[in-house]
Amino acid sequence: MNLFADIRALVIDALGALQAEGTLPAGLDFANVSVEPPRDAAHGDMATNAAMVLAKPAGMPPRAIAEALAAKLMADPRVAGADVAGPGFLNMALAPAVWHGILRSALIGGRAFGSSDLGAGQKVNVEFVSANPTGPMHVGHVRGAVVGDALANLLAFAGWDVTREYYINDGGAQVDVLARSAFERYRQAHGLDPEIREGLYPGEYLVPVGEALKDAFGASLLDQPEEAWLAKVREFATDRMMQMIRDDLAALGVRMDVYSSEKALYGTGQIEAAIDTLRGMGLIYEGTLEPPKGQLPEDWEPRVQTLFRSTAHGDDVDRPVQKSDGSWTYFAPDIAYHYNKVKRGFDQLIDIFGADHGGYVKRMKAAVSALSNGRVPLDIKLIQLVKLWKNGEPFKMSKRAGTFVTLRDVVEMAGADVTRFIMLTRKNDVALDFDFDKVLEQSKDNPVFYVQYANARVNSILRKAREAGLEVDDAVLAGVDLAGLNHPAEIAMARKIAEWPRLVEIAARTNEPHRVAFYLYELASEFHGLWNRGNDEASLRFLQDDPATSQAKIALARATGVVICAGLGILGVTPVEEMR
RNA sequence: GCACCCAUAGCUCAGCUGGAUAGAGCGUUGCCCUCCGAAGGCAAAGGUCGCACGUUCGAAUCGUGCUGGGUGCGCCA
Repeated sequence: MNLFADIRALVIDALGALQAEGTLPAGLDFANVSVEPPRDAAHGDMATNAAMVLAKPAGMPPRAIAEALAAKLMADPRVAGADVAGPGFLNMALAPAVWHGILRSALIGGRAFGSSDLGAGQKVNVEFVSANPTGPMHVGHVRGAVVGDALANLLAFAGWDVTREYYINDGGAQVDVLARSAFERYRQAHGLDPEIREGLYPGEYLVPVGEALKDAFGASLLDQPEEAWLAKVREFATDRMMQMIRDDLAALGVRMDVYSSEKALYGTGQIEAAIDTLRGMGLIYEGTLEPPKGQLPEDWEPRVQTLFRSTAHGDDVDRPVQKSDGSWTYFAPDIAYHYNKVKRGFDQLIDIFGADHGGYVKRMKAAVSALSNGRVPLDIKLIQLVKLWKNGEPFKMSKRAGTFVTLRDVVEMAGADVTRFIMLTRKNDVALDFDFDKVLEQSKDNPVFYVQYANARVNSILRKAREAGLEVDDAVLAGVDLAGLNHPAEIAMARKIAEWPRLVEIAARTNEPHRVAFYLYELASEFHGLWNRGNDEASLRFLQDDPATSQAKIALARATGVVICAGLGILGVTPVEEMR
């Protein structure tokens, strides 16, 4: 249940009644009427802009509309007060029973509280990570993995049918480089000196792959020419890399539903079919691209290529799908892959890319737009860089890879839960500092700790209550009399809890999981504030002498804990019950 | 040259399909606490929301044009 939606429905009903009795003219459009929490709590619990939005079409002064509306709304038992303010806002105060109802919903709903049918079961595909299978995952991949996974959780919570997907770039030249690099390690496993030439992957993670190649193939490949072993070694090494990547993802708590292979698109006619489909739409032609203005590539010369008329779907220039030698560009299999996703029946596609792929967004959207006849929206989230810090300076070293810090390094140093939370403390398109010292600090400065601590305090209350012999199971708490919960600080806590279902819908609509992390921080902040007031005002403590009063206050605390657990669940972070 | 992203308090950042006096944390200043309802609390100061026009009853939010920073720009993915 979403309280804001309920109250909005109430407002719309009241407006309809005003129309029926002739106070308002017929035929008004209520689409822009909104009900929101006021920025300033002094303005009440809910505010609607109805009077201002309707003033012009109704030909009436906003305050007149607002006053008529206020009178109607007051008839509902949920509305305890309705005042016209400012240019025509209608501020409503809600009856305490409304907030008590929210708390019961949270206690009954548990971690499902705030879930929604906004997505209406529509199928959405979230493609993320899609790291090249040439080595272990590094820091650059971590943020994309976390954002993608949390977004998938969020959308599932909001009623979408979600598929998490990884696109394996195993069709290009880089997997040949991997094969050659692994072959050198294979020679090394036989006691020969590896020649890690310029351009090969030097990482030591390939040493065990060389050993495994030796176990699998013995000495049979040693004196063979490259043509004889390349395909075998490539497949072997790629499989090993993908296993490593799956393990890395698992360490971060990420599990994919589908792994799609670029290589598997070749030789199946899928690329040809996708391009032919575009050709049938008149969107493929032979032509020559203009050179980019300004800095001209040194070896530029005009070439005739097979081009996709992406400009017909919003791109700036048309894009090549075939090289001059007739082979496909990297864009062609990507088109085929996205066509594949469209044909699998997804209603919506989401790609999570690194920010350095920003230039790729328009052409990809153009391709999906063309291939789905505009039916399937593609949203592309660009993930900005993560800068690692330790001891006040940039952190660069890696035990395994030599050149880059791996996902494993980060998870081992900070833990998966901390890593995931911190990665969501920034909007996806701004850079993020990840300071190993700060993220592990146990203080208010650390948002992970702060949120976890709030939930730990809730659990501490529950423990103590049980020790005192109180019934505090959720089902029991949901049934207790909450009428005593009427202190402004307690109502404020409930108000924050009531925002959760609305926040979920906003975050899901915008595909922005970071909003959940920020909300949890605010929720925790509200709870710690209430807790601290208990130090001065004994009546605000959660544990009281009177069992019934205690139970009511514990219901409030537990409802907060329920939302924290639900939110952390979306972020993929394990709630802790006790700080140590 | 073009496209995309970013620009909000001294610092790091939020800001709801356009809403009221623009928020949080850190830092600064003042007061309080030394309590396991531990891993601090309360309060204050601090802003031309990069700039300029425009749309609107109303703009940090939308549009146009600029400034500054980042990313990218045909046979690499």
